[in-house]
Amino acid sequence: MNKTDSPEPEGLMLPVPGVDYGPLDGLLGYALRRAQNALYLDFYRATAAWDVSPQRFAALVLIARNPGLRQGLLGQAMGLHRSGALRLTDWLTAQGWAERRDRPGDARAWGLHLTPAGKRRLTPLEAAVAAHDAALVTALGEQGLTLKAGLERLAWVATAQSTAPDNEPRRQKT
Amino acid sequence: MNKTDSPEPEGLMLPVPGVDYGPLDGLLGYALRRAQNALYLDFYRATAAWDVSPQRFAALVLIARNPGLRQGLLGQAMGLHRSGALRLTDWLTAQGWAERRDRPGDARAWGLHLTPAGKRRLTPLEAAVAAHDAALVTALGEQGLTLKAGLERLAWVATAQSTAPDNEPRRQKT
DNA sequence: TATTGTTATACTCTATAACTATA
DNA sequence: TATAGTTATAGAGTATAACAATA
Repeated sequence: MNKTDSPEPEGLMLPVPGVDYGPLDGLLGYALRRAQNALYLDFYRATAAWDVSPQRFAALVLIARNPGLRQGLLGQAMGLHRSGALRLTDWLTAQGWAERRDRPGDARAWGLHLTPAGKRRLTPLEAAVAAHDAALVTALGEQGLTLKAGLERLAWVATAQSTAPDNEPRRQKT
Repeated sequence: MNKTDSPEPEGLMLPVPGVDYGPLDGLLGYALRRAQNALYLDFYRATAAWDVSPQRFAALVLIARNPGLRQGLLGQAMGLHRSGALRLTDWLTAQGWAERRDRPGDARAWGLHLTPAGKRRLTPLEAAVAAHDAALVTALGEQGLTLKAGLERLAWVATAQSTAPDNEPRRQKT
């Protein structure tokens, strides 16, 4: 049951004329899903030349800004299981974006680094993503300024509800 | 050696201390992804008794409000391919939520309907989802009022960008 | 004993393509 | 020809469980 992401490649979620959406139209969660769906498709359009999903883009940025990052820590930052971080890293290395290097001090762990080619390719990709994002914020005008703050707060609030003591069987803290 | 229990809550996209997120923290799209991740997990917590994903919940509402809905139209409303709508419908019927009935006027298509049991179960499920959503909006206070409007606008704007001809930026009414 | 990463496996979601029946 | 639904298959994405090497 642990599906934390919305399904990634999707078609457009347009409101269909003549269909009654009932309570869905009133739900914050449904509005969020619609927005994410549209943004996802737009991200793909804006970065088609690189063939990198939003998740993989995030991984590349994290490795670039944290050279030597452990595989497991990368997964933790992205909400992935260890095995998921492995698959993700496998893909990044197979595509020549990143590489595993030995990590001084702990022979169990890898240190992740971008390859020279990965660094070169990431620069224009980051610029394309930033431009794509900025275009949306610009189109939103004043709303754009408050929307991001609202989303960050929403993430915090939803997490707080999920992890409140009464809501879920408590897990041990490590 | 191996632990049968995982002590860490997995799936949460929490900011990891000591990790530099670089430009990700500044992106509207990344804030959206974090919020959606948190909301998804919270939805599961709030509706655990029904074992229905957000997508399946949306399908149930659409069928309830549009009795006799065609399978393909359901998929269109949800951004799914026909084959995806088929799998979704298969699940709903297998679980006893919905059923396919012959559709008068077109022998090719099914009309989808909730079963009596499905109707009975949907009522409290809708209430639980509404309560879950309302709790979030309440916790957000004033921001909650504007956030939903901002998300709806964002979905519109991103869709417009995606479907704009060529790379020409789409003019947008503010 | 706990961790880091790996291997193997399975399940979900989604897509494409070819097919049948009907329009 | 076009549409509605189905079947078969493939590919991400993520999960669990068992394992080896290391701490």
